[in-house]
Amino acid sequence: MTKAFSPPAPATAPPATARPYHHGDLRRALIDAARTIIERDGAQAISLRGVAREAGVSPAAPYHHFKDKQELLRAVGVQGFDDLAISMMRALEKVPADPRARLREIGVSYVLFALANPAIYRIMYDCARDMEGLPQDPHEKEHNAYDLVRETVAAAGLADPQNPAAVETVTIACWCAAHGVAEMVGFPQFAPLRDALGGEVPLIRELLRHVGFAAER
Amino acid sequence: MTKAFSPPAPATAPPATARPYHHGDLRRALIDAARTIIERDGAQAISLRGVAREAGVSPAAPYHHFKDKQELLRAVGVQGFDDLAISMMRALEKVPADPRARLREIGVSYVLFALANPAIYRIMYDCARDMEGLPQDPHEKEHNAYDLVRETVAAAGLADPQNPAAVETVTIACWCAAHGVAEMVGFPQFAPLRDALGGEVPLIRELLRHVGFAAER
DNA sequence: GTTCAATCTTTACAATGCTTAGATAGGGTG
DNA sequence: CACCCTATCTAAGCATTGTAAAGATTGAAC
Repeated sequence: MTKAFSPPAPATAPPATARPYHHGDLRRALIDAARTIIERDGAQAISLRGVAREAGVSPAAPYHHFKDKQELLRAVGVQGFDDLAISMMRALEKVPADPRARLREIGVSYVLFALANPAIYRIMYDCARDMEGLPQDPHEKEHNAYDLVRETVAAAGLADPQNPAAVETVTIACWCAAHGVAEMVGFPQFAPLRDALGGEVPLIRELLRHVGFAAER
Repeated sequence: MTKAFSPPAPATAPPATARPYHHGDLRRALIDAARTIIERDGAQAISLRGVAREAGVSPAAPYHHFKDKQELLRAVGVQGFDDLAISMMRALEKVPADPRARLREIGVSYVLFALANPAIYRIMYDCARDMEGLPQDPHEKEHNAYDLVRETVAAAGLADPQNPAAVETVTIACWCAAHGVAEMVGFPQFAPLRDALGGEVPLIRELLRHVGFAAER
């Protein structure tokens, strides 16, 4: 039959890992296809067959790269946490050295990421819940979002750096607060308040402030 | 054919509303069956056919009470918000009059509800996101969780009661904070911290405190 | 008792997750 | 170069799902 699928189609990023045999890093292509579908049609609309279709391969092809639909989603989630960390680091580049200001900016960029990719953000947490730890792959990645927050918390003096448990507590609290704002700030019910405050970012800052996120300004 | 399904089986609560024709409030029975399955097998394991099976009716029967699978889940979510409000009110009964203490207790009971019914809590928000407002049915229910929080916030003096926008902001901030803690406190990663603090409730109190939830103690 | 509308069942269809068996094609070994 | 081996992909199929008719049942109103 006519093998009518387009050639490798270098996806979004050039495959850093060694590229496999026939298709050319189908694994990456499947993850990208999944993200495309999720962002376009919502998280519920995802199906393994649909992903395969989007990638131009047969319905059973994904099973050579992922044990499960679950495992595909997990890969999408890991990728999401990666992008989140990158997004946070990028936001920090434009911010002064004051640790509290940096922490505040981390919070804003965190929420903005969730607002820009709501379906993927949801999947990130759907799979984080089933995992043993926050996703720190063996892929010893430089950019670990959780570590970034913890270090900033310590630097901001929100907890005694000598007391690891205290740092941990404040870090977790910050994460919880940001998560709560991130998931809810997109609710249509908050539109009036958002307009009253003058836009998305002011609303986020105001909520984070109330929520104890590096409150002192 | 042998009609081998058990008779009405009064569900959990005796049907307060007028009971319909054949089965005896199948609508309620379906919602209860859905909750049973969700709590037993997880939120992903739910299927309309499975719910029908659990309720002892044919696979197509639910379509006479719900347009959609989505609409069944929405009903489960509304029921969940109802139970949440009741749970919060019940928790308030044992608490002194100090508004700040009451607000703190609201937060704890909120998080405990989410911890006790994680799958249903998830569904509550999955459907709340698609709704126009927080679920205040025409069923003018006395117990509205959102109003309860807002009134307590105003009473606690966390915002100028004369300034509705300020009260709204603080209420929303509290809700976001509690939501963040509620969704994350069950993460297995937090087990060490929970043990260090001496249990679930102390961990919740500590996190809520850091997260600006009626902070002054 | 007849009629009516709400309720439930039967049957059916397309789509999905996943399994099994077979085709294809790189890459190493002789 | 021929050979085989293994990873990758396809084809075909099964059980289950969501949902849509169309037909049966039954309580109630006249």
